[in-house]
Amino acid sequence: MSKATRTPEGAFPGIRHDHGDCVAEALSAAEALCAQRGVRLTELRRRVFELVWSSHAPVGAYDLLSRLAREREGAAPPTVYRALDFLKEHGLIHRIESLNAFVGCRTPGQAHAGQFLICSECGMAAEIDDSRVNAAIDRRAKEIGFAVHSKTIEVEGLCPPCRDRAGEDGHGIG
Amino acid sequence: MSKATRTPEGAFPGIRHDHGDCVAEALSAAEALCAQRGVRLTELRRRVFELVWSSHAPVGAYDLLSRLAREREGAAPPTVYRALDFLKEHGLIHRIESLNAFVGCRTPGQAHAGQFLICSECGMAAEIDDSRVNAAIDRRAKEIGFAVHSKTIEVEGLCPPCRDRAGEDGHGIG
DNA sequence: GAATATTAGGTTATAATATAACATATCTTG
DNA sequence: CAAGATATGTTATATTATAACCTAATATTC
Repeated sequence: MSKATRTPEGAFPGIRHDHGDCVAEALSAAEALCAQRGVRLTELRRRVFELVWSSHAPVGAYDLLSRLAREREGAAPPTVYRALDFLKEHGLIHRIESLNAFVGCRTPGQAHAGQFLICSECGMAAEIDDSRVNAAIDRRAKEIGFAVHSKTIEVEGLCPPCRDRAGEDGHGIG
Repeated sequence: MSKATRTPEGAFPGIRHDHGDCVAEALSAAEALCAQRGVRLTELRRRVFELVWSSHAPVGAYDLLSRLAREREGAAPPTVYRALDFLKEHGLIHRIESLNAFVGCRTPGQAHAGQFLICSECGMAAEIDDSRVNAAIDRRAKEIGFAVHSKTIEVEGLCPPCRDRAGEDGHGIG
């Protein structure tokens, strides 16, 4: 199994996965990307990136701000939003439109749309990048004559563990 | 070609289409649906629905509010949001997450996700409902074991006329 | 048809998200 | 180091959305 493409089973990292590895991997990828592009992953941007990566659940800008404010006196909304803008611009994070929240990108540097499965129970988001989905949209757009710039694909539902848990509940006394 | 599924060419109604027909059709479909479900399409809800349908471009809640306020003294945010909630709940309108705006639904009453092509130039949105796109997402979700509840699919780009216009610009002096 | 419950809407306040505008600091480059 | 470019600090405000509580209209039951 290649390292580049994770298995579908890995879409939602288990509750016991070593998240430190996720963060470390993301950070080093981000550093490499910024170095390559000649842009600066400043301390602030790096810190905001780490905070976004603090879990696989998308996190709101003001959540980030309140955490940032603990360590950085005078942090204000623009502090966070500017860092987020930078990270987004360079494909290091994605914005989840349906949640007004941000999540780390699993495949930074690649041109990609960002397709997400988002669990409404536990909040976890899994980034998928399904070529069939992309192809189906592109095909349809082409039929219509629409020139695609970017795609927002956010699927809400239950991740495997939460789905199973919900199923158990349904089996009870009722 | 059946009447139920419009042609791809009709996805973006031309600038010269009879929009009164769109609104009239939408209204009568909404009335039928509400009657069938035994819910009330009150004067306020009906009016908000008409305002949402005032064009094929998604419209923000506060835009709706300012228009509503012209004819309804004391209209406030909840006035609009409650009507929008009702309309959304019954599948009469869709929320465009990437724009924080609302647009009339082309196929009310049917269970459907709502897939949109949105022109960043003119603002028009075309609702598509591509079964391949749906199938591709469902397939992928199934592989992962994710239980899909709802999908947000919003594709940003240029509608045919705006794409052509942009192309012309590109041919100039440069 | 009066009593009651339910649903819809009015009204005020405030929460949550995001950006504008301008000042200061830091980094880069000649 | 000087000059320009980039990044951040700071204050204010815009935009989007909801909470909470009250009144009015409609539906239901007796």
